[in-house]
Amino acid sequence: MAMYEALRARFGHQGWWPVARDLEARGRALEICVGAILTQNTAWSNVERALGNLRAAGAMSVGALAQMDRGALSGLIRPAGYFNVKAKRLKNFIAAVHRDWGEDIEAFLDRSAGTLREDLLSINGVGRETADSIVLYAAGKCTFVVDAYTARVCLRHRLIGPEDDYESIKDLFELSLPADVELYNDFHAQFVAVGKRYCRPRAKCEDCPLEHLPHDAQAGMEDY
DNA sequence: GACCAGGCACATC
DNA sequence: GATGTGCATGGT
Repeated sequence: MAMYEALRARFGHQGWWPVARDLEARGRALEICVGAILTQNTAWSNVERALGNLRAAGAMSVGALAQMDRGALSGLIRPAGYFNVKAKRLKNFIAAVHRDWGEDIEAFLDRSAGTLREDLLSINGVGRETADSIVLYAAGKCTFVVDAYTARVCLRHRLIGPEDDYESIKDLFELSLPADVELYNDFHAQFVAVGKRYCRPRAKCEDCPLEHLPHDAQAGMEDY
């Protein structure tokens, strides 16, 4: 918690995707799922262009996406990069939802975090980070999202070692934090904020808000 | 022009 | 099981 508070004090509340129980998010659950897939290894500004194209084309619904052919879809999401693979991944995701839940994305999401996560991970193109992002940000269920920033910041500050994998980093946080959706939501956003500003690949951290933690500017210079 | 961005699946050893 | 590779646009 001390780590979170240090980050929060520096960056303030980040206001990422609202948790699903908030009213505003109800109509945006699908958009959050689509965004989670489109943002794979991609800057968010590019994802926003693609989301804008989908909205403008009236394609931001399970039915429309299920019906659209893959070529048309990849054209719309072109700005997000990897558009051919992401079109396949989106179609896989939509097909999995549509097959069992029809248009009802809320029903698809409204299951236990564990069940939903397993279901998501069985979809080709949805890996652990994407699944966790959907569980946390679209479904509003408690699961800690680990991304490249999280791993890099933790490695630099010796909270993990180079041998730690996704699940062990996730466990580190889930075992030491209260299970709170809003906390997990903002903590992940804080990692992105500090990672972008102070912890870039092959660059030394300076004036880092985590100075109270051990810090090795060289750690992870190659791997993260 | 090089590097980076909120990964993932698949081939190969 | 570990390691390497393809996928691609747009900002700095």
